[in-house]
Amino acid sequence: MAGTRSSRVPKAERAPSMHDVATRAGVSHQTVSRVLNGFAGVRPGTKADVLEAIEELGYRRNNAARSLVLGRSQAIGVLVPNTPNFGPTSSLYAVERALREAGFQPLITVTPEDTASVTNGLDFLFDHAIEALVVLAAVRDVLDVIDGYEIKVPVAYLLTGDERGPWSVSVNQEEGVALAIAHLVSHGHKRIQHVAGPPLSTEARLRVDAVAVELERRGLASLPTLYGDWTARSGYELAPQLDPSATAVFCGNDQMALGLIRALVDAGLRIPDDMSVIGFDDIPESAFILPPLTTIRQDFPAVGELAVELLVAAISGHELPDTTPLPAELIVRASVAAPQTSERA
Amino acid sequence: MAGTRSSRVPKAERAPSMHDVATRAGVSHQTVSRVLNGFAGVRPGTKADVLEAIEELGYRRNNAARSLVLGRSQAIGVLVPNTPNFGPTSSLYAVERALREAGFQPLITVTPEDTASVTNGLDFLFDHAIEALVVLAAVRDVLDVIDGYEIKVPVAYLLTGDERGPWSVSVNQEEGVALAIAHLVSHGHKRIQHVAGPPLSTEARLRVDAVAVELERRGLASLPTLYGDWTARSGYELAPQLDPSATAVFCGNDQMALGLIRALVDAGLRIPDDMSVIGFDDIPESAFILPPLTTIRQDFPAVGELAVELLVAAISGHELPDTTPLPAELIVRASVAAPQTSERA
DNA sequence: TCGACTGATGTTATCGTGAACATCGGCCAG
DNA sequence: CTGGCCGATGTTCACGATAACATCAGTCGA
Repeated sequence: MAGTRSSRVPKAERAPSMHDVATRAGVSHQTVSRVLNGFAGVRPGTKADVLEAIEELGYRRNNAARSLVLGRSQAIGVLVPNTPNFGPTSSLYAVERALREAGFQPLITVTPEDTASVTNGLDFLFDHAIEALVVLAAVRDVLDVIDGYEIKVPVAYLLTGDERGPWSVSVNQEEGVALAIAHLVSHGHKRIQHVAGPPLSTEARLRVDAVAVELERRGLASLPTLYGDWTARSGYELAPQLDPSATAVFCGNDQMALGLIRALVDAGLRIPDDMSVIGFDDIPESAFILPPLTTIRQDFPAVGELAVELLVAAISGHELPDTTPLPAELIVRASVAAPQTSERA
Repeated sequence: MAGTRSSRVPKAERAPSMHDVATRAGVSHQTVSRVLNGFAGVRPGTKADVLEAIEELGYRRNNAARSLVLGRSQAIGVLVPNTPNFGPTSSLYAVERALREAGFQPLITVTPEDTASVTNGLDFLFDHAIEALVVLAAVRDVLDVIDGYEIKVPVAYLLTGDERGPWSVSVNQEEGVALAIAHLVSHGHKRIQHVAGPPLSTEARLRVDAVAVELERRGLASLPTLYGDWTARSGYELAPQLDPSATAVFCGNDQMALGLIRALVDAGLRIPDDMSVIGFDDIPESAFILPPLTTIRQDFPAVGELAVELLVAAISGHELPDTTPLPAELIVRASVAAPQTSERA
């Protein structure tokens, strides 16, 4: 019996298998399997023997073999843009942990947003037979590549607005924008300009649209939207293009607000006295910049957790959870004040 | 022939296997395998047939089966602390991409830094038979947990100083600190205080030690080190404890510098006129805060890539690359100036 | 008292791939 | 002309796990 196996030269130091455990415990490998999978109908004594053998041998179940026979990879792909920003990263980390806790294997793939890289990333994921896919903060181009695949598994779209119906998991962008505009208006601002994220970003677009809606609803002037790329640098560089009549700026994220403020201060303006600025996201640094930034908070971890809940339900055929967009929250700090009475012409 | 397989009820829609491809191409599954693995000795015509069949069926090789028969998982674990900070995240993303490009499967595991969570994370990774492990920005406690495992695969320690010898991959902390201190000293500072990261962080400790060395080497006073937790908030909260005689502060990272500056400005000081501040890391926002932060840049992606190079070499038995710490770089901006001649007592 | 049932366990087939070995036809050297 | 070799391809086995089925010893009710 032992001969079959031990007669061959042990390559390196093969990890112990179920057979090894079984032999050691004096049972069959099937009994070991039963113990491992918590099946009923194993005598307590036997079970103890098996567990002891497992412990002694330092046995770990071979996931490749398990996946093969089950026909399930238990892997779930996560596609992440290659920009280490606070928001997506926070959601990503939440997704990873939730997935692992739900018994899945997160396969995280970070890609630049060009077609070739995204294709590579997706191919990698599908090569590993993922059972579901999480797409994080995807721009239009990435969505297009994804739509080009014939995907047979459920896909959750995170932080990309609600255009994917129940498969979208996001914070309510309209609500966030409404909160921001209402806050500015309540301080008496009438000429509000929007510094948006890149046009390719679906969430940036959503905010742009929502700003237009809110402004129009209140009969306020609509100043030209400025487009940045989410970075502080772009906010800084956009500052000179601000409309001279604007008394307040609503920035698509906190980083751009940061850069914008820096440029404004350099130009001799005081914030918020000469110009009010409001951000979006509430990154941890926002409370500590000068002036402390009033902003709209998004609960990124919650978005990640809800997405996992959604996919796990989809995979196991349970009823899908409610994925109406999560609430946004206004965080009032010190970057918004009433406009100067003597407005600049 | 076809009967064997197709006589059973197809559960859902089984993915095509090599046999399916082989049947379609009129060859044996082994020939398909040979084509897939680029073995020589397949007639061009046959090869074309196989490739066509693969294309038509949308065949993807089953990684579980492959891993099983090869006895290799091709997976490499990455252990990441649950804090979405710029530095570690940048390295993480670089590691992921480099690993994937090298043909491995990155298994990223994000964990809080308590023992139970780290143990869970490591168990998860070892359950998946990782062939190597990347440990990112680990604190002492995490290193202790890792050391408690009997690990049979190579482990690279990233951003955790050079205490792990050739398995450490980091930026040269001593050099970075020396650069910072030299810069302050060149502006005439003699009373320099250090606001460090948490004592549990090996890199924070390294910087603390290096500051002491640099100060002593120059015969300068050593003011009490203040310990934060890398967050802007902690920098803010530590400000009141600054030594009244200090004319410059060297912060363990940029976020703490940011918070500290905010507190100092609130207290009526001007930066850099009344107090010089220098940071560490050079996060993207640092150029745009007020004042623009002078800091020490670390090349985080480079660290990640070198780590992957190291592990791939270790796995394939090649000569290990040189892992002497990477150079740090001084980025001069506007947060350092000469101390006031009328020093505060 | 005996057969049916049940609980505990063993035996065998299977998943999809790659490695080792087998086959087979043609070519070349003796 | 023929035997050996080589190139191209097929066949069989193994990897380690789970599922389905088989076995076997008690037990219980008629």
